[in-house]
This record gives sequence, C-alpha cells and structure tokens, in this order.
Amino acid sequence: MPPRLSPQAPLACRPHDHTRCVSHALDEAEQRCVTRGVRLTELRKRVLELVWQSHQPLGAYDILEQLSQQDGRRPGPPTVYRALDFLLEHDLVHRLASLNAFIGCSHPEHDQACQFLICRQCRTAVELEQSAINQAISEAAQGIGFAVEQPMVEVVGLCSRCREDA
Amino acid sequence: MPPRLSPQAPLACRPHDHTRCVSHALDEAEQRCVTRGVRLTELRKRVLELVWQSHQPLGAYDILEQLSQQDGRRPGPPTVYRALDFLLEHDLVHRLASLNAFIGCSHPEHDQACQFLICRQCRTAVELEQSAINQAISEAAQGIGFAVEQPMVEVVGLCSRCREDA
DNA sequence: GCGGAAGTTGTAATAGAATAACATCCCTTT
DNA sequence: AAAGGGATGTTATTCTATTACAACTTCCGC
Repeated sequence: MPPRLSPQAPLACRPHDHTRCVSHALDEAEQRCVTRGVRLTELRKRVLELVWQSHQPLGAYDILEQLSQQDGRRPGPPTVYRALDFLLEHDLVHRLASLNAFIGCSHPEHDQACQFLICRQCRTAVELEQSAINQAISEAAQGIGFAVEQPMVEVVGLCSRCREDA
Repeated sequence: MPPRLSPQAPLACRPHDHTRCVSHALDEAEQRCVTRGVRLTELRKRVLELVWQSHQPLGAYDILEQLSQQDGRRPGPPTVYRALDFLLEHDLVHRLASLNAFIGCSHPEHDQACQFLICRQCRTAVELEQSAINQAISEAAQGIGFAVEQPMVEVVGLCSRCREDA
C-alpha cells in the first residue's frame, strides 16, 4: 500500500485548484520576461497556458490542435515549436525527451534540475528538485573527468494515486 | 584542467582495442540468449554489432543505411526496429531518448541502470552504474509515494578528452 | 511621422523517427 | 509432409521536428 502523502508533496500529486497553478505560472512568466527584457507575446503566453493546462506533458502537435480548435488561429508546426523554444530557453517549460512532450516548469526561479517522475498510467509528471540526485551525478561525472552541463532525469513508474487505484 | 583518469574509468573514456569490446559484447549476448531461450539471429547479431561499432550512439536509420551498404540487404525500418526492440528487451542495447539513438549495453548482467554521460562534442556515451544515483532517485520517489520502474539518467556535457582538446 | 533594424509570426515543403498492417519465409515439432 | 509459431520483408502511414523564405510588428533613432 502506498504511503500517505505528506503535505509537502508536490501539488501535481494531489487534487488541487489547478487554475491557481496556471495563473501563478503565467504571472511568474510575465515577470521573468520583464526581468530578462524579452517579450512574452500573446502566442507564447497562450502556448504556456496550454502546456500548463494539466500536469500531463503535452505534445507539440497537441498544442497545435488546441490552438486551432480553441483559438481561431491555425499556425504551422514551426510557429508552435518556436514558441516552445522560447519558453524552453527561458526555463518556463521543460521538454521530456522520453515522451516527446512538454510540461510547465514548476520552479523556473531555481536552477532547472530537469528531474521528473512520470506516471505511466495517468501520465502525470512531477518535477523534482533533488540536489542529492544532482550531487550523485556530479560526483560520478567528476570521477571520470566529465563536465556536466545538462543533467536530465526521467523516471517512469506509478504515481501514488494510480497505485491506490490498482 | 580535467583530472587525470583513473584506470577504473570506463573503457569508452580512453583509447582501447575496440574489437575486443565488440567481440566480448557479442559473446555475452549469445550466452544471454541461450540462457533465456531466445534466438540471436543473424540480423539481430548484425544490428548488435553495428551498435557496438563505436561508443557513439547510433540512430535506427544509420543502422539501416549501414546494413544496406555493408551487407547486401535492404531492409525497411520495421525490420531494424524489431531487431532493436528485441535487443532492448533483453538488455543488450539501450535507447538514449535525448538522441533518438541506440548504444550497446555495457553490463547487461547487472540491473540496467540506464545512466549515461553523453559528450556533446565527440558524441561518446559512457554508461554508469551508480547505485548512489538510483538511491537518491528512489528516496525522492518514496517521499511522494511514487513507485519507480524505469529510472533514466542522461547527462549532456563534455568528456575529459574533449575538455583537453578545447 | 518616417524608415530601418530586429524580432516575431505565417506558410510551404521536407526531413527524421517510429509504427501499423499485411505478406512471406523459415524453423521446429510432430 | 503438414502445421504452427516466430522472424523478416514490404508498403504505407503517422508522429515529431526543421529548413527556407515571406510577411508582419515593434521598437528606436532621426
């Protein structure tokens, strides 16, 4: 039986008012862009919002489709990828290589660790910030003279809720 | 300046007689398949050999091309992917999600940890087996009730040789 | 305001990675 | 020899991502 979740568990793990996640992420993104002197255009903001729609990573073509259906526009793939590239560059989203999908960055202010726990059933992805993981990686790398630049951790498994359901 | 490599550093990090890597990998694969009662066919063996050709991960379509050029065959993508699926299933190769590429598994006998240091310059990928990394991951996962199934670590950076050259 | 420069988006075509569906072949077992 | 299962071949297609170029917007100095 899965252990009871602590109140410190990431929001994505528990039921929560998700509209607040989204608005918080958008606010933070606005500020971040102001600070960096770059423009969070309508398109970029919309893509960020779509990515934040849930805690499940979203494919570029899913975003494309939602832009087509919900908004009036019908942009081509490059338009979406460019928006995503922008958001990636400014640490507002992450790309999950194992899923070819994108997800909102939960803590853009910190060093982006790019550590994710991905539930294979409900597809929810939770971002971690475990310095212990990074440290273990750094130490191993140092041992063979490898200079770490972008560590990436993606762990597939079953989240606590899906374990309960099983 | 990068630190001197210890003699325990993985082979892939240093110059070495690579034909021995390959033949050792093939031998081990043969045995593993016998043990498991599955068939290491000519095609599968050939794909494994191609993947082991170097310590740089190889794309499925690269394999395809080499099969076309070096051997007489001209198989379609499904043929190659099926061979790769087989090899993956039996832990004889790994797939690097961040590169869409495949690489020989250095220690199929152990639990496959799927930890890689990938040099962005020479593209060499070194497989690690750091239980410390897995442990850090497990602990973090346990904290939020997540059941780890397939941890995956891919670290992009600069290997020691490429640091020296720079 | 005007014009240019930089940045952003639109559009069409294409490249790259992976799979579906079905046919054929081969090996084993009886 | 026949049957069954596993392996491979073949064709077409899906999904992911990028190249190259055109059009438009925003910003800034004049």
